[in-house]
Amino acid sequence: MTGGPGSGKTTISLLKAKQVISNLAAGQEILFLSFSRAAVRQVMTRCKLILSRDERRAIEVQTYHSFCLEGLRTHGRLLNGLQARIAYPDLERIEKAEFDGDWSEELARRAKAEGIFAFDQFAGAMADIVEGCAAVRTLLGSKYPLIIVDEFQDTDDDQWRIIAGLSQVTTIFCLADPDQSIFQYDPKVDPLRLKKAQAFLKPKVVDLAGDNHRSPNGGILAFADAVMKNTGLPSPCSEVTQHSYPPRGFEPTVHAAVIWMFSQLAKAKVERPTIAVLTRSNPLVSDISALLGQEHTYKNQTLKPVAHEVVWDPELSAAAAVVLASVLEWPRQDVREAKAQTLRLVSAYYRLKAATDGTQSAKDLARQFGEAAVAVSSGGKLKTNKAKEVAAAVEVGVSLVGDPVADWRAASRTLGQTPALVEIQRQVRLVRLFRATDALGQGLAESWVATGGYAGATVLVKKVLDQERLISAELEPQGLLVMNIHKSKGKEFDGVILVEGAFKSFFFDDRNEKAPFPQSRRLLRVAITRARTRVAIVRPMNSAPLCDS
DNA sequence: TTAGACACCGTTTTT
DNA sequence: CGGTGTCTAA
Repeated sequence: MTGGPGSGKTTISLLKAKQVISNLAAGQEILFLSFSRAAVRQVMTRCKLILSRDERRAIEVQTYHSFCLEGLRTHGRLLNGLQARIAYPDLERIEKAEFDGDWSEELARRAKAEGIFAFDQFAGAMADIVEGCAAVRTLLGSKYPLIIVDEFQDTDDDQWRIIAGLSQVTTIFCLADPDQSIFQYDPKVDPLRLKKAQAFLKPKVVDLAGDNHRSPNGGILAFADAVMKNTGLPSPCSEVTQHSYPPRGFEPTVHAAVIWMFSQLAKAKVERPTIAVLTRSNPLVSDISALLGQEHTYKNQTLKPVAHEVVWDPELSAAAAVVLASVLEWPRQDVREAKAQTLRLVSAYYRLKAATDGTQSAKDLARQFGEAAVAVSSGGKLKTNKAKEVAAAVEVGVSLVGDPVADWRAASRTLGQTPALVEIQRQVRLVRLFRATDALGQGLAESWVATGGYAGATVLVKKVLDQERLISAELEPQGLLVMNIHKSKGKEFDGVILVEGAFKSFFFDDRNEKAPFPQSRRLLRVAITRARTRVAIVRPMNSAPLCDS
């Protein structure tokens, strides 16, 4: 089944599920496969509207990863006789970056010889099992008489092998929007997937293209389609507004757009509105998060900081949080021990950063801070200014009062006052998004009571953040969120603010794509159609219009 | 091996 | 505009 955003694909698939559920035998279930935990959460919310409590028990909504992981744990021995184990992403990232030679070969070797699978290998290994073992196929087919596959246009080669294999033994229900395929830079995602699958599965095709239930009077979808097709924009509508900012007016304009969006949604009588600020790049997400935390003046009005959450790379934030935790341990350590530990953790942060972005400067910093940590422990001299700054900060110390929240802020201020650690402070600010403050606060408070300080804070913070990441389902989005457009896929919000940067994160970029920029336009369409009620588009003053004609 | 001067560049990755 | 890589001088 194909259809645009808000055309009711999910709803219809769940109605189909409802029908099938009434005829299930004991032990049978319906499987709903999706890409992200956020999408899973969205589907479960939808289930509550359509299915009764008992019916919901008979539907299993899972990400591809969790489905494959479960399959590997149950049937992994078929591949190599070993109980499957997982390689966690933060460790794997570092190992990959520091491995000489072909990493994918090394991963294959480990999977085969040791039964260790990295996250990227789950689907491929599961596909091997499904393709190679008729008994497993039959088992899965009898357990799941219907499998619903969401966002089918972005299915990668391995995931497709699973679906194709299972199509021999069960009914597959695919949901797809060809105009929403925005992961095509991934070599494993085939732009022709939908066509090839239609040739292979020979499905009954239903197209909901014209329907739209998300934004009822259709202005938003019409605007988004015009941007995608580069046809003349429809006459201005109250739902979509465009704003431009002068050369130095980026920060106040974006800030004002957010405040304005809240007031527009209040006028439209939206209760407890959700708003997303969307950009094309992560660096701009970071900039916007920073500016929303500051006060600005816009047209003689004072704009107060706005509470918001950032959807972000949690591993790097966790590494930064551990550095902050080491500051909490300072008062209970002797100076040399404190310096060595903090320097070592700063080095670990840059090691992870280097593994993520591969920049030389991150590698250098990882090495320099690492050497500084060794130098401190062995009584040697510090070589770099940055290491000296950190050491000086430890000398100054930090005063803590026993209130985890206040002390967390105090430690953050200490990071902020040390130029070498400002980046880490910025990264830590994003830790809120784990919503682990409760677990963290509690653990820290216990530690204070038990030890009169925060002994073991680094271990505690690491443990809490690791666990949160693995066990927590994504929470209901609320209030204001800042994220890149790719991460917004499959989500919806009352208001969307789409922001183009002045020096980066352009909507259209000659370097990678020639006019009329079909991929960029598809991406913009995804961004615009995330909105139920209002869209604001914020662009630099001199930028070309969104559509040529 | 580090610090500074200068040129260049500026997207996206689910778990 | 601001961060990153490269080159050069110490």
